[in-house]
Amino acid sequence: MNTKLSQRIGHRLEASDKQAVIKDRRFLDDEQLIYSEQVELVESIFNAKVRDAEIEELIYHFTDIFRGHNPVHLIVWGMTGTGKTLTIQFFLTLLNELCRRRGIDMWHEHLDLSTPRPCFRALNDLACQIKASKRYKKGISLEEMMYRIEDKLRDYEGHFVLFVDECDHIRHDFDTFYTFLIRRLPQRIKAKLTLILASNKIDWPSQLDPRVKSFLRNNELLFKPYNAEDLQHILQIRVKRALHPGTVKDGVIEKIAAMACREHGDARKAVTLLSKSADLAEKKGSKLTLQLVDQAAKEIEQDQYLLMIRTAPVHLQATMAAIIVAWRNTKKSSMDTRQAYDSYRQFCSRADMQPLTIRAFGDFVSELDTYGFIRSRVLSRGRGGRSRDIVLELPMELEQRLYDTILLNLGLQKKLPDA
DNA sequence: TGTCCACAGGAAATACGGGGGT
DNA sequence: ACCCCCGTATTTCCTGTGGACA
Repeated sequence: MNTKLSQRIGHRLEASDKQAVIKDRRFLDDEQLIYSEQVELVESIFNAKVRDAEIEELIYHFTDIFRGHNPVHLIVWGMTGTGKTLTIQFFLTLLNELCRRRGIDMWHEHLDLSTPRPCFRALNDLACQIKASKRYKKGISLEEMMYRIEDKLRDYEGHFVLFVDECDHIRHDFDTFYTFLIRRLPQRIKAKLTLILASNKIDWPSQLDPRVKSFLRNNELLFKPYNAEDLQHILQIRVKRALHPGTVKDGVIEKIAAMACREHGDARKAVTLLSKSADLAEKKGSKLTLQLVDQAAKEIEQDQYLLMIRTAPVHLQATMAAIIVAWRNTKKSSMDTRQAYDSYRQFCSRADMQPLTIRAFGDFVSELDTYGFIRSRVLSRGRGGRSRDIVLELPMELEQRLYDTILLNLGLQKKLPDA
């Protein structure tokens, strides 16, 4: 037995115990909390009067149910992380309980579109949730899916409240989806349907077919972004439960709140930032300092890029890798699609992939642009023709990590030499 | 002022692969 | 096992265009 080693480990354990920052990690990540803890957390946030005004409005809107009327649809606007989902879920659970006590039939569902999906998948998800159908990838018509949903609801006579979260995330056939929900479904079922459509795009109804839009009788509710004070409340609650007392330096909570506030008042991001900072502090064996918050913010941003690329289609990954290679090889301050495409073809041949046409490649390039991996713009060189100018401006470290991630992900780290 | 480059990006056609029905 | 239908991915086809240059 290596006594030196065991001593060292012993010391480390003691030291880390002394300097432990995190008391209960689960309170830094909502998904790890069991339901009753979530409810308790939400209640303590709402007791802090953080979303009072919005809850008042919700109550007012839904009082029709108790009068035996059908409330009109509700459109909710607010940036991501302003507590739309949390507040509405909380409210609906409450409402459900109230209805139950008064013997009113009510049923609510939460359709979460936070990852974009086509109409078919969205309807399929809904059908699954109300147990009207199983999950399909393909092979069944939209019509059939709609019919199954109608069939399930046909004989339900109570109130059916459908909360569509991030409702503008329907890809492609936006209209089909909302024509169904707004015009067709209510006509074919006995249930009294009330939609809650939440989105962060203020102008999303302008995408709707005018005929559907005119059919949509609705109220509107606006979630204002959290201000720094609200965020501090929310963070304090978490800190109290998740961290040991006295481990957070002065000003840290204020700083996290301020940073999150500047970025659209997103509470989830604020909590993530707190969580990451606490992790770093724990690893380093120090208190949670202002400097660690900065570092955590940087790491979170990089992690997001890496996660995005890892879960992207393979050709998008190849496009990214090819652009990185081409960028390193180019002497100029930018490159055009053709150069990037040549690099992509080389990458594909070395990686044993069938390259796509330049048309498809171009779409991937603009996708990378919208996600912020690259900057590109279309630029005319007069007689030299028009082409897209591509610039890669990521921090060196992130660029390398992205490249490594892609190679690893495509299982090619051995095949390709470092660029 | 008109020409013309070299690609962007929309629309339609086609290929692909899962899934139901028989 | 076979065929056909479907949504999605990709290709094919094609029109449009900003501005240097003649």
